[in-house]
Amino acid sequence: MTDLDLETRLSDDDHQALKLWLRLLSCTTRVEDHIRQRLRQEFGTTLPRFDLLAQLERHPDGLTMRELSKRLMVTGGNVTGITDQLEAEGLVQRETRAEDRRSFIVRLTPQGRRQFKRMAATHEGWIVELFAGWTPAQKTQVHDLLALLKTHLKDST
Amino acid sequence: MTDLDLETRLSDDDHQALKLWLRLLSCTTRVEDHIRQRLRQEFGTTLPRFDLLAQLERHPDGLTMRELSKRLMVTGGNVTGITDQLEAEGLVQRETRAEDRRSFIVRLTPQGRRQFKRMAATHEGWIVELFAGWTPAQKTQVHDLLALLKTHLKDST
DNA sequence: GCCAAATGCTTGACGTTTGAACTATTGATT
DNA sequence: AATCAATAGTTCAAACGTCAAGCATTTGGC
Repeated sequence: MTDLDLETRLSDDDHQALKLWLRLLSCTTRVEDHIRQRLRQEFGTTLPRFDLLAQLERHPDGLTMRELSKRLMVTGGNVTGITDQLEAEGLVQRETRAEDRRSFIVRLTPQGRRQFKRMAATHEGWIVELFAGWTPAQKTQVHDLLALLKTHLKDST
Repeated sequence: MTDLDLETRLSDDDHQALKLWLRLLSCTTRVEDHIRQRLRQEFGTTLPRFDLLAQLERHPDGLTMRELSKRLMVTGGNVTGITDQLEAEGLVQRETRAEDRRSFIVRLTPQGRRQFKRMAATHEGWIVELFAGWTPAQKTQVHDLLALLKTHLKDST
């Protein structure tokens, strides 16, 4: 037997959707592991931290914890923890707001921005390389098909 | 703003591979969350437990811990923990083997098999529904493209 | 046969993520 | 104005996951 992961769960029945899902899951998991490992080796950081910084880079005016939580698709408690770490490392800072004293704005510090930019280019290189076997047309096609799945999910939730 | 997750990290540049990866990741994460939540609500169980049972269902003669670990793509220590739980719940049992006394075979109990079958049908229904917007040809196509990605990953590791 | 290396599993320390309970603040209704 | 519901964030226990160390057993030279 050559292929030993989750995907082999099924016999070769006609469960097409289920097979597709299992392959989607196993591929994504593998790519994630790959990236997680390289982030750790080359930059001594983790994927959740990288993702949080990436969100802030995208939003120079900062984001509230709630917005971060939605964008990162993780729980609020989790965002609290990651932000605590990044703040302790001086990459990020919380700023209180007069208009709503329950929340604050999380923003990149100059150091955080510098450090993220250094990592982002390398990171993109890894990804480009992983999908090197696909033609641009294939990439676009899967990208669009996944959009369909995404809206379908949004509706049913 | 309508779309608030990881995928919005980028501006609309030509970073095609990165955009594809972020969409892949956000879709997979959402589907996983969706399933995790429903497993908990409707069956009071978790995804890792479900996955382990699924492997055993696929292999009526049982699997060793090592085989489970490879198939589930998690460490041995983790499999020990999940198996302990499932064994305590009576869904699974460890059987010693004469030919190699270091290892044992983990097998579904009749109760475990009953309970898994009850969940599996419902679970497949969720998946089929999620991909309902895709034609069979599209499913096959993406399935095959992902195979390419998978081999590419295997080589580079 | 014997000993070193490899294998199968468990354990324990540690970090992450979730889900639920909690505090504080804001908003809406009356 | 008073109150009740909704919202923002934190905290905490439990589940998951990794990793490295350890024990028992098997395997493969010699």
